[in-house]
Amino acid sequence: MLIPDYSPRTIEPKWQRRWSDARAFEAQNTSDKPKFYGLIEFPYPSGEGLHAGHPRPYTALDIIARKRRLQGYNVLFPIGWDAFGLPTENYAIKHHIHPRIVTERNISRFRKQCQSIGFSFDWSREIDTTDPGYYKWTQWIFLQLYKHGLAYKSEMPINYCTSCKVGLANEEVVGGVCERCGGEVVRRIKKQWMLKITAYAQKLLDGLDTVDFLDKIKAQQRNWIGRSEGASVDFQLVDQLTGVQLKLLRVFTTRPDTLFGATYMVVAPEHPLIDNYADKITNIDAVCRYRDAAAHKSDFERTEIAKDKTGVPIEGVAAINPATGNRIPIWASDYVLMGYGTGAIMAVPAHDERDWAFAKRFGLPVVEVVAGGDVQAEAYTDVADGVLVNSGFLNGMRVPDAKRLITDWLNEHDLGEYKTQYKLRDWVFSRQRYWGEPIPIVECPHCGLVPLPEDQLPLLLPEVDNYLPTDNGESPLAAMTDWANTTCPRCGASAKRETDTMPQWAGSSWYFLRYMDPHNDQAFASPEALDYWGMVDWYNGGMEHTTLHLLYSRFWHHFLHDIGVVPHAEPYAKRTSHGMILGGNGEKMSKSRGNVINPDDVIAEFGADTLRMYEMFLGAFDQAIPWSTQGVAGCRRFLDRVWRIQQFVTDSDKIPDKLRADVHGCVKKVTEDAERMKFNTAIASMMTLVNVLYNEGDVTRGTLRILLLLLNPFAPHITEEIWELQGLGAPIYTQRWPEWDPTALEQDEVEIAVQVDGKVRGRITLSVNLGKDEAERTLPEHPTIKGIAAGRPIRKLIYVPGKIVNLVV
RNA sequence: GCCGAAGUGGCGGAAUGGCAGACGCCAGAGACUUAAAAUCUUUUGUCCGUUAGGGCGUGCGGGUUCGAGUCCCGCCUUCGGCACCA
Repeated sequence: MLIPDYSPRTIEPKWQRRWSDARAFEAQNTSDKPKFYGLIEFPYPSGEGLHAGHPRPYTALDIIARKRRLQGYNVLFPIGWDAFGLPTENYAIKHHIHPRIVTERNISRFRKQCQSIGFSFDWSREIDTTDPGYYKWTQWIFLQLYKHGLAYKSEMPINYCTSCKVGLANEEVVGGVCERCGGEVVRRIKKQWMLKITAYAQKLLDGLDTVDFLDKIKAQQRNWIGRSEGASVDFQLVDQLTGVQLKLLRVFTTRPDTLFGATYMVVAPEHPLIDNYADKITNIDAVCRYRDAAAHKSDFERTEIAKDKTGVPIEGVAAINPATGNRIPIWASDYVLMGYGTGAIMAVPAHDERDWAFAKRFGLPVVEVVAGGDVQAEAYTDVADGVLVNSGFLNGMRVPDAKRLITDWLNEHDLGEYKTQYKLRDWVFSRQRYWGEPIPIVECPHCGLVPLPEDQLPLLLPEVDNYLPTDNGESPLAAMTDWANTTCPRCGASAKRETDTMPQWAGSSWYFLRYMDPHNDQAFASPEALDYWGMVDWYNGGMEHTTLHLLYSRFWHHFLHDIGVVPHAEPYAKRTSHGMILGGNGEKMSKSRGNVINPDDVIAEFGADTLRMYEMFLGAFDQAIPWSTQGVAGCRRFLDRVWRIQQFVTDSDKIPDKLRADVHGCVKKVTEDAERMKFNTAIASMMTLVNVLYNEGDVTRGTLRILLLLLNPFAPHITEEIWELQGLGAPIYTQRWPEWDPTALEQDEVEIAVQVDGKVRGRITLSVNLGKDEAERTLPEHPTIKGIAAGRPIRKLIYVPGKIVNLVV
C-alpha cells in the first residue's frame, strides 16, 4: 500500500483542531462514568516560555488522563496559570510595563506552547490566579481564615537592603548582600500577616496516614512538621548582684532527663529577655553588638554545626537550675533560633553535640548525667540505653523512665510540664509587593483590624505608576494614597487599607478546587461540583514543592473542611513526583547557563509526538536527567518505523498465533508500567514489539489496532492519523483501552540459568510445573546438571521455580 | 549543618534478593545507491584466549546470604529542600 510521508507538521495541528472542535477532552460535571481527576502543578508563566522541563510531568499525566478516558472514566485534566509573582513584577519594574500586560503576554505564549504539544487539557476550565474573578475567592478564603483566628499580625523580620531601601526576598539576598546592588542586607522587624498553620500541625501529620503519597514525600513532610515530645521547663531568673528573683525563663527540651546536667542556658540574640533586663545586664553593649551581628546572618548560616560557635555571656542575670538549685550562667548565641521552641534552651553539654561544642569553646562545665560515654572527649547522645548518674533522685534509672519521672516531678512542683513541640512555623503571609492579591483588611484607628465585607470582594489591585517598593520598606500600594485611604467598614471613620499583598502561595493553595467549577460567581465552587470531583485522584509535581506548596494547600483544604465548605479533609488522594530535566551538560537548565532547551525547536524539527516520547523515554520518571539531542532522534526513528508499518498491514482482524504472546505481553507491560509511571520501560516494550513485527513481517489490522491504542496516550497525533488512514473506525479518543489475555502469556517450559556457587555456568530447560521439592530431589541426577557440576559433589541444590538453579559444591 | 534522594558500559538507562547491561543513543562492519542521506542487516562492558572457555565488573570499605546493583553498617560524591523564587 502506498502511504504518504510522516509529516508531524501537518498532522499534529490537524488533530489538535479536531479534538478541540469535538470538545473531546472536556470533563462533564455529571456522568454515569466513574470520575478521575488528574492534576499537574500549574505553571508560573515566566517570560522565557516553556522549557524542556515543563512537558515532562504534563506528558506523564496526559498519558494517564488519556488512558483513563479510554478505560471509560469521566476525566478532569485541567490547566491554569499561577501568574502572580516576583519575576513578573521585577520585569515590569525594569521595562516599565504593567505586570498585567506582561502576564497576559506570557500566558498566551504558554497556552500556545501547551496546545502545540497536544496535551488533552480541558481548556474550557482554564484559570488564572491574577484574574479578579479568581482572586476574589482567594481573598474570601483569607477572610474565613481571619474570622476563625488563623490569620494574625505579628512582628517578623524581613530582609532589607540598606542601599536600595527595599525589602528583599530570600532569593534576592546572595551571599549576604543585595542581588541587584551588592548593598548590605539586614534583618528588619516589620508587622506582618501570619497564618497559623501550626494549629494544623497534628492534623497535617495524621492526614498523611490516610493518603497515597510516595514515602519520601510523606517522610519530608513529617520531618518538616517535626513533631517532638519533651517537656517545657521554667528556670527562675535572678539578679546576679542582689539575688532578687526576676521572671521565669521557659525552655523546651526533648531531654528533660538530663536536667541535672544543665550547666548553662542559651537564648537567641533576639530574645526579649535582653531588652527586658537591659538595665541589669552589665555588658549590655557587647550583647547588643552581638545581636546586631547576628541580624546579618541567615538561620541557615547560624545553625551550621561545622562552624565555630559564637556567643556572648549575659552578665548580671543568672538562672537557677530547678533540679540542682545551682545558679547557672546565661549566654546569647545565634545557634539558638527565636523561631523554634521558646528561643531559649537549657544547655546540657555532656549530652548534646551543639552544647558540647559551645561549652568547649567557652570553657563551660560539662557534667555527665547519663553513663556510657566519655563526655570530656565528645557528647554522649544515646537515649536508649543510658543510665542516669549525678542526678539526685534519678540516679540508676534508664533514660526513658527518667524522662517520665522528672517531668512528673516538674509538673508537681509547677516548674514544667509535658510538651509536644513542632518545628513547623507559622506562615508569613505578607509581601511588600505590588503583584499579588490585596489583603482585604482595613486598619481603623477606632476598631482596629476590620475585614472587608464579603460583598465588597474582589478588592481590586489599583493602577499604580511605580511598582518599586517604597524606600521605607512598605509595599508600592502604600504610596497609592487614593487607594490606601478609605473608610472603616464598621464605623465609617477614615481608615487605611492593608497595603501588603499575599504571597504567590495563596493562589496555588486552592486552585484545584476552582477547576471543579471555574465559572461560578456565587461560590469558589458549587457543593455539587466539590462533591463530585473531590478528592484529586492523582497529583503529580516536583519534589521541590513538597514542604511548602503541598503542605500549604493541605492546610487550607483541612481548614475549608473544618468550616464545612469542602467534603474531604485531605485534598489529594495520591501524590507522585517527577525529576528535573537538566541541560545537556548535566546542570540545571537556566538562561544564565545557556543550556535551555526550548520545546518549540524540538517540535519544529521532530514533531510534538517525538518530544512527548523522548521526554518519557529518557529515563526513570522520578529522577533528574540531562537532555540529549541525539536521543530525540532515536524516538523520531521509532515513530517513523511505526508509520511505515502501514506498508505491510494485512487485512485480518486476528492476531497471528505466533505473535499472541508478544502482543498480549506488551499490553500487560504498557498497562501496568504506565500506572507505575515507568513510562520509559513501557515505551521500550512497544519498541520491542515493533521490532518483532518487523522481523516477522506479519502485521494484521488486529495487531495494528492494539499497537496504536497502546501508543496513543504517548503519541496521540500519529496514532490517530494512522488509525484514520487504515480505516480502523471512529477516532481513537472514542475507543476502548485493550485488555490482555493471561492465557496468551502462559508457557509450558522455561529456560533458566544454572549457577555454581552463585556464578552462572550453564542453562537448562524445565517444565514450569516442576515443584520445588521434586526439583531438589531429581535435579542432582539431571545430566545437564551433572555436566555443570563436573564431577564435584553437589552439597546442596537451590531451585527457585522459573528463576534459577544454584549448586553448592 | 539538618531533612529527602541518587551513584550501573563511551552516553541515557533496565533489572519483586535469582542469567547485570532490556530498550535507545553513539561508534564499527556490511547491503542498497553513481554518490550521499534515509533505510535494512550485523557487532559492541572489560581483560586473557585462535577457538572452547575463563578472569574482572553496578561510587568506596566492610558485613548478611546458597546467591547482593538490590538488604545491613561505615564513608565519598552529586542533586532537591531549608520557610520572602515558585
